[in-house]
Amino acid sequence: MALATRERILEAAGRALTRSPNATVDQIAAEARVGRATVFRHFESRAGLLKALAERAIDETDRVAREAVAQACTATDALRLVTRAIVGVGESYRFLGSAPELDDEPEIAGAYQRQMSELADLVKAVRREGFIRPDLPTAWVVASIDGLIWAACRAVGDGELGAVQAQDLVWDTIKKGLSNEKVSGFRDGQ
Amino acid sequence: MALATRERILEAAGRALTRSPNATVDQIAAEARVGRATVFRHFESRAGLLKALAERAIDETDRVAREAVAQACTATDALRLVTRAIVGVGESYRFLGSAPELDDEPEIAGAYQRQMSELADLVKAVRREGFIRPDLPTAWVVASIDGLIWAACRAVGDGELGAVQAQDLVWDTIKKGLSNEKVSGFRDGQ
DNA sequence: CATTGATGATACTTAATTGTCTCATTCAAG
DNA sequence: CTTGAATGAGACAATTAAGTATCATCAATG
Repeated sequence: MALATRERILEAAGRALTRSPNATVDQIAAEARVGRATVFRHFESRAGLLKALAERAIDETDRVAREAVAQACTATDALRLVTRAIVGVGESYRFLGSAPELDDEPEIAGAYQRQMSELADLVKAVRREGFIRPDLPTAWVVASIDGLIWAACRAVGDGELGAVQAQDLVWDTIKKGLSNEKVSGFRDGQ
Repeated sequence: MALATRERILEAAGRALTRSPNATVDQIAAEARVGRATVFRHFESRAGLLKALAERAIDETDRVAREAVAQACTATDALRLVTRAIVGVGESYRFLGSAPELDDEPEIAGAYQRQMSELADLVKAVRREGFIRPDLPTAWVVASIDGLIWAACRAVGDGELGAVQAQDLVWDTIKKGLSNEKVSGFRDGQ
């Protein structure tokens, strides 16, 4: 039962920390229906539990993103599939955005930097394919995609949207925006 | 000097809490170049300081949003001006997104609900003017606008974009998305 | 010059939380 | 039935941060 218990604690920690980022070990243990001592039997410390949870979320994101890239034949399609995939696993790393002390873990902060940098590289490749409007700074493209992904994850977590619908809406909004107006269609080359 | 000191503490608290949401009163006092006791002379408790800071940010947001709505003659223009205005004061309420314990303050949580609900009403009015694509759920329109505003505030705070540029980009992205592709232009009615 | 109000520094108490340890219990395998 | 591993419960120490109280200092003001 050791593995199952560890897993149960991790999932409970995800839920508890998403609700309140400063959740105590007591609260996490209660959420997992487990004694507080058992948490410390499976994790070195509260910080270690947080780190394991973050690594789990980062690994899962990496995995689905790799799979998405592998399936795509163009960078543009890769970006589409990656956004879909990340929104799909959004629940598992939603707590990351509100966990304050994770910035102090160099491995976690570094992995986040790496993921954002990989996203920036992908955006640059998409830009070379001509899909991205040339007048937009790459930093803004990356930031707004990140913002839309977060918005989708939050909406799904709050029950405002279904998961599949939210996955579709992110890419749809990236492509067409929210407005109904015709765009010129013509552009100056990049 | 009482007022100036209080203001200095509030601004320092905003900076310190944006950096690390669990900043202690010690750290806030140090950021404000003030003794820790002075913080407790101006605020009942740490929670009281947080609440005052949040109320300040909420009031400022309300003020600029009201001014924006007053200047606009259509709902669509109001939405454009409101997004600009909120990005403009984004620095003052950026800490809200990461402050965990503020959900426990009913007045703060209620004000946030109210603001989101007002944004939803504005979006519905914009929708009636035909500006919003009819196929998008209102919940997603609200969520994604919120996400884009947050992305802009973060990018400005991190020095990736200038404030004016970020203000422009939010509305631009709402209108046209990020992609270069022509959209059909035609649409089924409201 | 004397007074008053605000401040800085610091010691102190208190409460919450973490992390360790021990002991009894349970449950599954041999 | 026995054994051993995992667990639950709870006692305990150590740490950290909040909040209070006190005293000396400093600057403005009359």
